[in-house]
Amino acid sequence: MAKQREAMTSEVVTDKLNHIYRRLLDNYGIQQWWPADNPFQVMVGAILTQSATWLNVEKAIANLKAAQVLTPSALRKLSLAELSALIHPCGYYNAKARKLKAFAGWLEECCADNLEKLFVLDTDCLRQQLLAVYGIGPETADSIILYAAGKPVFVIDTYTRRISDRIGLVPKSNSYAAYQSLFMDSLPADTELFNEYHALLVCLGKDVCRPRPLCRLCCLGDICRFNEIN
DNA sequence: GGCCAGGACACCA
DNA sequence: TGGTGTCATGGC
Repeated sequence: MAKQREAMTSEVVTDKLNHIYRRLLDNYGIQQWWPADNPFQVMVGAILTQSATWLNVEKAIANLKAAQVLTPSALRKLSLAELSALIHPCGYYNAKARKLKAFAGWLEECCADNLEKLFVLDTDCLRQQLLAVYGIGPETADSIILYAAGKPVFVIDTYTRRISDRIGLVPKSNSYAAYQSLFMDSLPADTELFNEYHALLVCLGKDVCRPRPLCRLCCLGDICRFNEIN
């Protein structure tokens, strides 16, 4: 009986997630993320976007490009002060400079800057290695795995949590892993689907899903609890 | 002037 | 294990 209830619950979640995906796709269209020229830029962007708006990250990346230092070896050669100055627009520049240096150093150690070698690792192994690098937490690691390595993991960010709460998808706990299980246990492990789904959730989040007092009506209609309240 | 944005880490109880 | 402070700029 318990198993049956669990299965039904999972089906309901799957239906809900599929329904939401179609609504988001209809409303925002295909996103084709991540906005970057190559996998290394995806990885740098994933670190720089920590608690920052993408607009400011773009400025920092433009500075790195203009200085011709958007490679692992060039980042290693820069001093912390030089790197901090270049990424200044995206905030937390001292902390993020340390993170980028740690990341570039790790790339040399683990794969001699050869990302192809890195990406042949299985997902769990790659994730463990990334999480061991200073400055790379669950979300940044999963962004790298999904958008740079092209492996199917679901990225959980602030918007995903907020939207899950809005539509009544409540995980077993408030942890990153619990939210991730909510999506990964109910959707097929499909890189393209996870890529688009997360990108669309961010679109919706940027569009309407501010902290509750500022929440606005969204395209999810009656699926969204706050729309009912509003 | 205050709030918020595609987190992670260190520290503490 | 979970809560809190810190890191910081730029747009609205």
